[in-house]
Amino acid sequence: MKTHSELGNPVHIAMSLIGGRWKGEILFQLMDHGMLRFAEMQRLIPGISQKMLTRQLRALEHDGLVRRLVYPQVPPKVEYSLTDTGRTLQPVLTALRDWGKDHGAPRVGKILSAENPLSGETPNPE
Amino acid sequence: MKTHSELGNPVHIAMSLIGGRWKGEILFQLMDHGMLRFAEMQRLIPGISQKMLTRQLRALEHDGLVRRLVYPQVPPKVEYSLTDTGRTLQPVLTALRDWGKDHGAPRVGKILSAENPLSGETPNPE
DNA sequence: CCGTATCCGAGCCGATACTG
DNA sequence: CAGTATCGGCTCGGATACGG
Repeated sequence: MKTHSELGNPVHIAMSLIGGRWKGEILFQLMDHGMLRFAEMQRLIPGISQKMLTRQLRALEHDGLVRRLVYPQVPPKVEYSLTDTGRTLQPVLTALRDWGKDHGAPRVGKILSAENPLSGETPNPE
Repeated sequence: MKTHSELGNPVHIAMSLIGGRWKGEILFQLMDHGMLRFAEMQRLIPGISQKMLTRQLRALEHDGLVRRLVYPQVPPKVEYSLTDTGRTLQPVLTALRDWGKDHGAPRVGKILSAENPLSGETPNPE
């Protein structure tokens, strides 16, 4: 019995599946290219390390969003692609990205300038 | 020179603003009720602690998504509401929630059964 | 080429107790 | 009522090194 974490909330469920630093970017690349090898993704996603790419890929695979195809060769060859379920994320991720472009970017790291200058205002309560 | 954290990715930007365990739920409650006091939100969001509610609310306020209205009374009274920017998140969060309801719920915690039984398949490469 | 293993700091998150 | 303080566990994420 868990004292908490009821996890009945769809928003949080989606978040736990596609949230984090890299998952969104990974999914986008797979949407664009359809099929990618490990090294290709690393080239397409600057800044990501092998560890994180592997970990996130494994998580996505575990959650049934990404398919992993291993070719038993030497040198090894692994191809990643979206599952059917993974593809259903496209509108969601697009919505996320569009919002980020419109509203997130200007205010990330640099605070607002002249839109909401007051914080913790003190009105006259009746 | 930053060796990493390019942060030019809109998906990640949006994630950093609305991601996490509670922010989505908080924003949904504010969308529904328009204006909420601290204790009300705690009642509406089962499982959340004062600490997390405070912290997430502060973060949302810092990012310009939530407005905080303090009445200098005793006992204290604080009202939270969405800013104009915060309201623009509605379609995004709705998309997230809808996806979570459709695809996330059945496979969270319990793995797939007969949709993608193979993981790490071994095709005949050429 | 495609990973694992290890170390490390930072932040998230929950539980509990305390305060103006 | 609306927080803050403190603790501890866990995960995230980066750096580096090693392995099949």
